[in-house]
Amino acid sequence: MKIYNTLSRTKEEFVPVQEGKVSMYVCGPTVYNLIHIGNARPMIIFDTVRRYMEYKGYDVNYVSNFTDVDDKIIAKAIAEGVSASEISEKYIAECKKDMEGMNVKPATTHPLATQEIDGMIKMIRTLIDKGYAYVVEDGTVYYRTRKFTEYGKLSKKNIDDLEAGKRIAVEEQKEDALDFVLWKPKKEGEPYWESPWCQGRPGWHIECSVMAKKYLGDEIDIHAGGEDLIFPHHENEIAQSEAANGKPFAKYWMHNGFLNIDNRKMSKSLGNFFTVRDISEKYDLQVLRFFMLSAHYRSPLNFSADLMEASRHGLERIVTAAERLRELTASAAEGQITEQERTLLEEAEGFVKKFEAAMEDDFNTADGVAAIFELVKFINSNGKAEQTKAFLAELEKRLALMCDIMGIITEKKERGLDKEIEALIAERQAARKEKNFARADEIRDQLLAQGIVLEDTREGVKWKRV
RNA sequence: GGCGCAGUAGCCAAGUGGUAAGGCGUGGGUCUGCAACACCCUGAUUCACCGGUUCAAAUCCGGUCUGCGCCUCCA
Repeated sequence: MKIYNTLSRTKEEFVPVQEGKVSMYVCGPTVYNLIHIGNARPMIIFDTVRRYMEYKGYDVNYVSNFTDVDDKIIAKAIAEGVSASEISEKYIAECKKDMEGMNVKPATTHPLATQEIDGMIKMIRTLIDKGYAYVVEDGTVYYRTRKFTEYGKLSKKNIDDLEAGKRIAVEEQKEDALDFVLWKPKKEGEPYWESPWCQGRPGWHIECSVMAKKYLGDEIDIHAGGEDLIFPHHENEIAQSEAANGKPFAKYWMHNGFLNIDNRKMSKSLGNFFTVRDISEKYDLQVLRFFMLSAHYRSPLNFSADLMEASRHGLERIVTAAERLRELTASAAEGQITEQERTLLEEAEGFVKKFEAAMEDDFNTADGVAAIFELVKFINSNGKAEQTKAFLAELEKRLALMCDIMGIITEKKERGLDKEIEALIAERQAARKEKNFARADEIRDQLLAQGIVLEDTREGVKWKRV
């Protein structure tokens, strides 16, 4: 399995720190609002990475935090006249709902920054003791960036170029413009914690270093997030963790590309964003997931209504094939797989191999989806009612395997219809038999108005909700 | 200014040296009472442009153009 490592800017063979285990840390959202579809991309991508790792037999420890203390949360709390924790708790719950809709598995642990303050104080103290951090008069603790000689190794930034840039705010009390905050004093009305330096709260970067250490250890396999986090967030995490722990922090750094809207960056500050909740009003969130997997995770991905429509149709094709195959299997005859079926299965296995090869190559989900479509076409052409249950079940198994890794659910949520509708469908069948097509079409239209689509297939009448 | 990414059919998108996957859409056909589903056929003599290396280039090298991102909170 090859993973593109931002640290080396090349694809590297994946070798875990501990055989058979994978420790993975994915930077999670700051919870001051509903998550937007840009937040959804890393969630979906790295959930898929996790699923593939698990499929390969790795024991995956997947940690993804919620940043629940931050300027924006505090600002929102003040604006709404509630506590910061009320804001963060509310949006954590909403985020989890969205994740469920996108079929993103809950992390092994979802730590909260506010629950890890002790660990942060401890790590900051270690950094001070080792000379990597210093305290100034008002109690702010800064990281002494120039002391960490490898600073810039992830983002490939030259420390002097950074210094020369005019974009770093000059703060008189810093020793150097590049130094960043580890701990800062509270302002009036803000939540705060006691610390050896002042009543205050942690800087943003220290959280992740501490949570990764606590739940995954000093040296982790994969650290992931959006590409915008490379600098400064992940660069600073490396500086903190490696200075404090005296060990390399993450072996592999994975970064997803941005999601754009109409070819423009989507961001909270620009305000041109859709929340996942907005999308869920129009689409099953499975469609959003499928859309995200249609391109390579490191490429920028443009979002538009047309592309969502195309994704909806493509996904439907897969679900329809899976549904039909399930029905065929259920009603098929028992018996030994025939010679001819065995040959077909070998061919089907080829698509699984293609799928695996795609995933092995830095999680090429676009190629993986292509393999699914090829199997779908194969199933639609070769899965027939007269075949054995065993054969059909084998096909089903292969399709399910790929869909599960992609996190695509092919089972309909709603089973069964109420009696009235069933009666109408029966009446329509009777009408068709009598060639009373006017009545048959009338019933079909009536049901369509209720959101139920009828299809007369070779295997009988099928229905689905739109 | 520094660092980096991208340009492949109407749209989306794989493909990093051996002669262009897959999906959506379009048009035609089969099936069907019709519709839908499904299946078959339909698509780039060509991969932004110019030059170079090579027996061979979408893939490597140099240059040009265009779009975008990071360097500041951001997934």
